[in-house]
Amino acid sequence: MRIGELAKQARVTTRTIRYYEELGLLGSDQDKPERLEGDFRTYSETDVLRLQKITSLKRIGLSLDQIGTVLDMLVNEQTNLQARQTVLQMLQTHLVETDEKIEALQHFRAELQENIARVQHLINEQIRNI
Amino acid sequence: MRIGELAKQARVTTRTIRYYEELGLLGSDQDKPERLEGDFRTYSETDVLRLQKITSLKRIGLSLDQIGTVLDMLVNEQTNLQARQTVLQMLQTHLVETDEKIEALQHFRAELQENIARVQHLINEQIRNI
DNA sequence: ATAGAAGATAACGTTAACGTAAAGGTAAGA
DNA sequence: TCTTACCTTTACGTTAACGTTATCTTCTAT
Repeated sequence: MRIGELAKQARVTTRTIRYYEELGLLGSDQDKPERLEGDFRTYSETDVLRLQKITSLKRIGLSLDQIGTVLDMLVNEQTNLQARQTVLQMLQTHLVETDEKIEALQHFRAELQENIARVQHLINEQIRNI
Repeated sequence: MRIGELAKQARVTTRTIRYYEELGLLGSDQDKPERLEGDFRTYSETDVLRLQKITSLKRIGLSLDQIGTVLDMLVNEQTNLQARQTVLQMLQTHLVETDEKIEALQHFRAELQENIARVQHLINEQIRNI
């Protein structure tokens, strides 16, 4: 499969894929040729999976830099505990921050809804008085 | 109070404050002079509160642009229902996205922890066999 | 043989939210 | 009066994550 099809499947642009490659997140990791046909990039199913992993990690809110760290760990089965725990630490920090955000948002939403209800009430009163 | 003190209280830099002013989020909204002393910006307690509102909305993850919209609505008591509901809509969308993020993160964290537990288990076995 | 679709590289452009440096004005204390 | 701390405006710099040309190949279909 070539870059266009991969892009379609992952709902990203080809530019994005080339950019990820440039960052070392995707394809041509070390020395793989994977340019079988006439200079065209070639991708396999594992590449599709890897790209999906990247986009889902992005959706969570991780930077491409952090994603690189996480992916390295997932691929290197023999990564030491130290490294794994560092990554876990990073994710837990991110989770805590997300938790905090959600709490603040819920608080704020409640405030706003009160606000709206109040205005709506006022309007109703006004109509009744006509 | 001058810009330096406001910055300290809000834990931001003076540059940030001037930038917010430039965007119309803070101070010199319309025609207020508020340059009483020798060309120095002057701030009151309400400015402190407004800046705190801005930073807390930022922490939630809103862009400065969105924050502007929200603040306009909070200040203009007479804003119409239409506008308020638009803002509420925006915040609800943001909340849903945040909810999704948190769910994905929790899923991923669980995966990672299993991963770590497995490796740790393997290591323990290995030690036992010596 | 040629037109068109898809790819390749190279490089400049873009947005957000400030950082940073330059060059100078002001106020308060020793 | 001089230093020092704080302030002013102006303007160029920075990071992330791509977007957008531009120019050149390659492959497929007619």
